[in-house]
Amino acid sequence: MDVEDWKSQIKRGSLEFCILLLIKQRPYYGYEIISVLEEYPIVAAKENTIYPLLRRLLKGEYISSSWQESTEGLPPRKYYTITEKGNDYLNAMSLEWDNLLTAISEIKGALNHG
Amino acid sequence: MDVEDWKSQIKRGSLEFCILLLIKQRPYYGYEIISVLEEYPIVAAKENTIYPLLRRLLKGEYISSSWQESTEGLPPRKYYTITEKGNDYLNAMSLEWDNLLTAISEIKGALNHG
DNA sequence: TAGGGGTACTGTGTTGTACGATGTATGTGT
DNA sequence: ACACATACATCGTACAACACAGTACCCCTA
Repeated sequence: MDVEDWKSQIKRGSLEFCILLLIKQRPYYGYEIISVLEEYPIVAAKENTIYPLLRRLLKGEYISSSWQESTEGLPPRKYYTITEKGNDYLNAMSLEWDNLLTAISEIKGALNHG
Repeated sequence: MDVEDWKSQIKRGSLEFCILLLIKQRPYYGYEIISVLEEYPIVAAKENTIYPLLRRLLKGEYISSSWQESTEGLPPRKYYTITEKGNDYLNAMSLEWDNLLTAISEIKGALNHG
């Protein structure tokens, strides 16, 4: 039970949130998502985490996917797009996220306010 | 897989963070912690979640405990105090928490910056 | 005497996610 | 031949939150 363990606990939920935040902006393919998240160690995750997560989101119809050929002999890519249901879900998550930030900041200040 | 599920995922790690943030300020007893967290639905949790969590923190020596008599015939209370190790742990968590907030805010703005 | 609230704790089992390990395929570079 | 990057995938495990259900004790009130 050290900080590394805690970091992997924190990713629970945060990862899903980050991925939907990304895909909301434009279609991303799996490997690309992994690369983007790699820039932020706190939410970095490998294939064995991201692909199952994407499959879960697909299954829940929060995102949809479509294959697209790559130029220059690269393997084809599976692009993910957010659905309307996914957008609703993301909005609900954003609200709860704000609640969490509020809770933490009030808890931090508990001494001063009673 | 709805927002309720996501909320319980988000609690992983956040709960531990909140409890250490609380206890850092002054000693709290278990029932008191549960009551305080109840005010924030996003981090609210019942006995069967909080007590095992406190036991984990005790076992890892992030907190220590001591019994104290209550006035007016109330049952004695077990007060939890943060240890030095717990403080170090909490500081490390705070850093990672900031990293998470930064990551999310940058991911939200990915369209505008590249 | 029955019920409710404060206070601490235990046990069993389910669920869901991160993650370690591993596999499959293609193309490029050495 | 071998490593490395791109790209997607599966299997199994560990662990925290949590549902549900208890034990035990003391006080106060209806």
